[in-house]
Amino acid sequence: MRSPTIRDVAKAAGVGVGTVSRVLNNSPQVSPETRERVLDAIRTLDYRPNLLARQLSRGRRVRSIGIISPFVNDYSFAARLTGVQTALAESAETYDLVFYHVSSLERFHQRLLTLAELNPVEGLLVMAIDLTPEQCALLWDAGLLFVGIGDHLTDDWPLVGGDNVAGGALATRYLLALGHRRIAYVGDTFAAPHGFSTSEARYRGFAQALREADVALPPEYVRLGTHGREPAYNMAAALFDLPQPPTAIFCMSDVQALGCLAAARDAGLRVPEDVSVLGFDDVELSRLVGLSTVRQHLELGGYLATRYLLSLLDADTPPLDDVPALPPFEVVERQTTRRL
Amino acid sequence: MRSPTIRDVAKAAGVGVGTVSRVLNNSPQVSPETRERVLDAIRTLDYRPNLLARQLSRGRRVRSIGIISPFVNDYSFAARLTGVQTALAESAETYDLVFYHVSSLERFHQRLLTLAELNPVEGLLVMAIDLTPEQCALLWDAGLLFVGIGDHLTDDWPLVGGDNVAGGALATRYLLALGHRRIAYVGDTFAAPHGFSTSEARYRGFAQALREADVALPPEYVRLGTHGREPAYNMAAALFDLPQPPTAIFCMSDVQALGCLAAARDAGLRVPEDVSVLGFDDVELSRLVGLSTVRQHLELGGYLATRYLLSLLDADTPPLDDVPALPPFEVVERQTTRRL
DNA sequence: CTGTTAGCGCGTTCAC
DNA sequence: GTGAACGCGCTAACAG
Repeated sequence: MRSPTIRDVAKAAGVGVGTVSRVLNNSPQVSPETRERVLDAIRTLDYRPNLLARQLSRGRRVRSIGIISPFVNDYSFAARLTGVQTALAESAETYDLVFYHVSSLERFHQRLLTLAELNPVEGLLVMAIDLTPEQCALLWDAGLLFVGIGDHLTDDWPLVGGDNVAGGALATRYLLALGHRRIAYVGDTFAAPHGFSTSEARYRGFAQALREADVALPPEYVRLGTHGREPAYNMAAALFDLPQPPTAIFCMSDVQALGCLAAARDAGLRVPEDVSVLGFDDVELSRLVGLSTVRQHLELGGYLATRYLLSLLDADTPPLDDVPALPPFEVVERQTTRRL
Repeated sequence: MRSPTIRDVAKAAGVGVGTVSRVLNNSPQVSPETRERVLDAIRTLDYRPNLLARQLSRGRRVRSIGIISPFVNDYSFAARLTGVQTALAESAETYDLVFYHVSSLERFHQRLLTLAELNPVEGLLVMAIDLTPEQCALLWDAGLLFVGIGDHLTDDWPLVGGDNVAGGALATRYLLALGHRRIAYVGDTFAAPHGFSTSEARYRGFAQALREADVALPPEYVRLGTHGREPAYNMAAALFDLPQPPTAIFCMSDVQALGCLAAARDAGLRVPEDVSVLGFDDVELSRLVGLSTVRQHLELGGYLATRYLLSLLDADTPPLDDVPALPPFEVVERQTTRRL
C-alpha cells in the first residue's frame, strides 16, 4: 500500500527509470510516444514524485525551523511572527519556516511526537503553549532544539516571555495605588480548550497582590469565560449588576477590556469616572481607543526567541549565553483608569 | 567546501558510519569513549545531519505546500492564514505549511526561481502578489501548482479574490450616494517596494466612479504613501489642512482608516459629523472601533484558495472544476460615515 | 559493542 | 532516444 515510486512507473510503462525522470523534468530528448506512455502510467498509478528524494538528489541543503502555535488569527500572533521573520531575514543563512498549527492539546502532543520522530526541522519555536517536562525530554532526546515564546509559567525550559504572574500583580498594584479596593478580574477560563494558562497566571498575580494588600476578593468578582469581546461584555455586565459593583476591572487582555468598555457604556457608566478598566497586552488598537493597559513586547519577543534559537542551531552565530530576557511589563496609563 | 557528511565524521573519528548514526540517534549500545570520540569529530567538523536524507531514509512521506507573502504583520494576513489552516486541518492528509516571507520584489522572484528549481513543496499559495506570465510559466514548467489569494488584477492565472477595481468603485459610489462630492483617497504608493498593486486597483475603481458621477478629483485629494497607520495619519492631517478639505476619505485599508480617524480627532474634527471615513477589508478590529468599511471575505478567501490548491494536488479530492469565487464586496456601514 | 552493506526515491551520468 | 549504473546522506539490518 506504499505509494508508487519512479520504478513502478518505469515498469508499468515498460521503460527505464531514466526515461521516466526525463519525462518528469520535461527533457526534450524523449520521443512523443514514449512520453505519452509514461504519462499514462503516471496517471493510472497516481504517481507523485517524492520531493524529499528529489531535493536530496539535487543536492539541496535546507535549513529549516518550525513554529508551533495554537492560533494564527490573533493580533499577538501576527506581532510575534513579525519579529520571527525579522530575525530570520537577518540571518546569514536562509531558513525555511514551517508552520504547525494545532487546534487542541492532543494534536499538539501528537505533533511533538511526529516532530521528534521524523526531525523535519532543526529547531522549534513553541508559541503560547506550555511544555511538560516529558515533552521537553522528548524533544531534547530527538536533538530537536526548541525555544518557547509567550508565556512564562515554568522556568525549566528556554522561554522568551514575560512573567505573567508578575504582570498580573503589577497591574493589580497599579489599581490599588489608585485607591481602588473593589477590583474585579475578567479573563479566560483556566481550563481553556487549548490549555493555555496565561489567564491563570495573570489571575494568580492578581489574587496575590490583593492578598498582600489585605484587600478582599469576593468570588463574584472573578469572571472567567471564553476569549473574545462578546463574552467579556457579558461578564462585565454581570459585574455592574452586582449589589456592590467593582470600582475597577482588570482584564487579562485588551480585547476583553474593549468588551468591558462597551458594557460600561451600555450600563450608563462613565469610564473612568464611575469605573476604571485596565487591559493587558497593549495591542495597536488600545492606543487608538485610549485604553489603559499593560505593555508587553510581542514583536521583540518573537525576534529574540528566534535569534536565540538560531544561535543554538548555528555554532557560527555568536551564541547568546543565556535565554534573552524581555523588558519588564509596564503599565501604560491612558484614559480608562483613574484615581478613585 | 560542501558541508561534512556522516562519512566525514566516521573517517575523522576512525569509526564506521553506523556508529556515528547510532551516536546521532543516541542509541544506548555504543561505548562511552567511542561516543565521545564521535561527538568530538562532530564538533570539530561542525557536522549537522542532513534532515532530508534522514527523513528519506526513515521512510517519511511528506506532503507540503508553501505560502509566499510579502507581509506577515497585517490583520488581513492573519485572517487569511486562518482560512488556510482551516482548509489544511480539514484535509484527510497532513500537509506541512512552509512559509516564504519575501521582503522585496527581487527576493520574490528569486524565491520563485529556487522553488521552481528545487521543488521543496508540491503547491504554492501566492498571497497578495501578482505573477507575471513568465513567472507563471516558470512555475508551471516546474510542475509546481499554484493558486493566488488576494488580488484580482489579471485573470490569466488561478486566483481567489475579489475584483479590487470594482471594490474601489463600490466604496466610492457608496460615499457619493451619501451626498459627498469632495472625496479623498488615502492608499499605498503604487510602485511600492513590493510592487503590490492592490492600492492601484482600488484607486482605479475610485477614480472611475468619480468620473462616472462627474465629480472632480483634485490631485491634492490623492495621498499615497507607505502602508501603515502612521503614514496614513500624516496623509490625513495634510488633507485636513487643505483650504478646502474633503468631506469624506476613502482609505484603501482599515489600518490606514484608523490613522485617519486619529488624525481627525487630533485636528479637532468629529467623525462622522465633520468628515466621513471609509476603510477597506473589514478586519476584526474595525468592528470593535465601529469603522465603516468594505467587507471582503479574507478568511474565506484563504480557505477556498487552499481547498482549491489541495484539489489540484490530489486527484482523490473531488476537484473543483473551476477557481472558486468569493462573494462580492459589500459596504458595511458603521459609525464613521454618514450622509452629508 | 562495532563495521559493512543494502536500501530510501530520484537525478544524472554513461554506454548502447 | 533509451536503459543501466552510480551517488545524494542517512538509517537499519546484518554479521562479526
